[in-house]
Amino acid sequence: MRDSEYLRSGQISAEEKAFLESYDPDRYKKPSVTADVVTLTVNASDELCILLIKRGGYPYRGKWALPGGFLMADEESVTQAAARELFEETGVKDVSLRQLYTFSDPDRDPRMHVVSVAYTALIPKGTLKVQAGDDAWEAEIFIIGYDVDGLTFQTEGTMVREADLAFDHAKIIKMAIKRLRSRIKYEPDAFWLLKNKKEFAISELKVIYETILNEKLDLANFRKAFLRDYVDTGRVVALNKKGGGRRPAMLYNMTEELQEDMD
Amino acid sequence: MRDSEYLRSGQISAEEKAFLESYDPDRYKKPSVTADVVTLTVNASDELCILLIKRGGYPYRGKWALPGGFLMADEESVTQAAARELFEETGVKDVSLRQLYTFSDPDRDPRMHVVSVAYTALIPKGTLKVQAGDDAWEAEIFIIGYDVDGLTFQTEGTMVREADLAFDHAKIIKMAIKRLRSRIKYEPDAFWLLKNKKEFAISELKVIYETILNEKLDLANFRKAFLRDYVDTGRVVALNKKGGGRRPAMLYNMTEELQEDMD
DNA sequence: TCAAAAGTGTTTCCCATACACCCATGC
DNA sequence: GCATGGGTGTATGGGAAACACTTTTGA
Repeated sequence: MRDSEYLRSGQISAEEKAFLESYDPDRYKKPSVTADVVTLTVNASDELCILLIKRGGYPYRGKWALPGGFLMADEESVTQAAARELFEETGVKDVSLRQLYTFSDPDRDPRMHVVSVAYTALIPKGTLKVQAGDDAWEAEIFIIGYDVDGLTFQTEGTMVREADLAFDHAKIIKMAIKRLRSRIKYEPDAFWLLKNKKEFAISELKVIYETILNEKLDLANFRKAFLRDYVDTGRVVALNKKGGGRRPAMLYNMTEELQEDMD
Repeated sequence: MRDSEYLRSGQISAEEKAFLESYDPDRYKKPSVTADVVTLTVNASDELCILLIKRGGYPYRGKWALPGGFLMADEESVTQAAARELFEETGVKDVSLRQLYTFSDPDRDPRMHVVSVAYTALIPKGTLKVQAGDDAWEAEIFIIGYDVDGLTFQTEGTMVREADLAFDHAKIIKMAIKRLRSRIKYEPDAFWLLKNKKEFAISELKVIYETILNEKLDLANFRKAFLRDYVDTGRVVALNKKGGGRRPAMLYNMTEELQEDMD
């Protein structure tokens, strides 16, 4: 019998207890459930990047796809499954993992009916390292670009187009980018991309925004919005400290409060 | 063997075909997948209402819950399952059905691990009728209210509090209302609530907004926003026609374009 | 002393809000 | 004619965008 708060509550009758003990979880045919992760980051050259996996087995063998895998029933939530898969394939922990959408077209996987819960992960700039690939998969970080046919994914020597991706993963990636772009206008998602830094300058944050939005921003106005939305609200604090460079910039720190708002 | 575009494409090798034919969909233990629907509408007295089902069987027998049910594997997407369940329990078709969030805590159902994809349905004002209940369930339309403990649900003679609902359904309902409130500020969701009307006056739409937002709006400013966002953009057209009442109001019509934007 | 990046100040314009006021109709 | 809701006009304030200008440093 399963262990749960409901069962331990002691509010249930003998009749209900008997029902739950004799319940057959397999009375209906079930679809499979997977977690797929759109893993986004920014590289040292300030380009938006994504982690893709080259599939070692069928179906779509040899095609690039989103990292992900099957949910282990009774043991984890889909969010935990996404975190587990991401850790196994990148070694990254303590990462932003936000649910994007659930895809459930019966034909999206040729093996069987697979319901896929997609997540967006935001990895701090420069921290994403790829694990050595084994037989089952090979991972690579791709720079996201655009051409007439839609998205492109580039890494040294290799160019992949969105039409080449496995399953409906191109659709998922496009939705993730679109959602992230609209979210950073009013949510602190972008801070995840420099969460590894003890302190940061306004211009570093601005570059993150420019990379995500794919457009140049006015520094003066960006600063005003930053001060108003984060410093004046106490979610970021100014340090009495400056960095290097031409004219050293004031450095800032995220507070506990901001970390909570980011989850 | 499954039928899908991928298989029919003719791009697959004999080896891959053999793999797919011998693939065992049950090699991993699977969770169940359900679609739950937060069915919202506005009644004749302009109150925000929700459809709830009284559970006839265990678990949570006798408790009120969201309508919903198990996904039929290999046959339908979760969205189709949500539409099917809603139709079976209310007879309503042609309804707004928007995916809300996927809940997957392993303990949220005492029977087994159930992954639930929640949807929000918006039913045109005054069209929601409840089907006669059988042994398995009994449906009722509740007026949504608020008190110190959170949401309340009222119908003739009955008052249900959010803490009394089955499963984690109170959490789902709160998320649905929150999301709807933020969405109607920039999306045409509210038009679903008078989609049954051939023509409508601005004040009718305003009442829908006030009901959803639970606050009074300024008619003059509401009109300006309506004209700018919908009439000037050609998504709603003014008819040369007026309704009844004190001073008959100009009537408007939704266009095909708006219907598309609403999906 | 000059270039580059940090940081400040100002001007302009748009648009949301508030609210005063006029209009059409039923009773 | 007067109450009721429909509809128009206008004044105001806040904030976003554009951009000119100053400051601080390294070379």
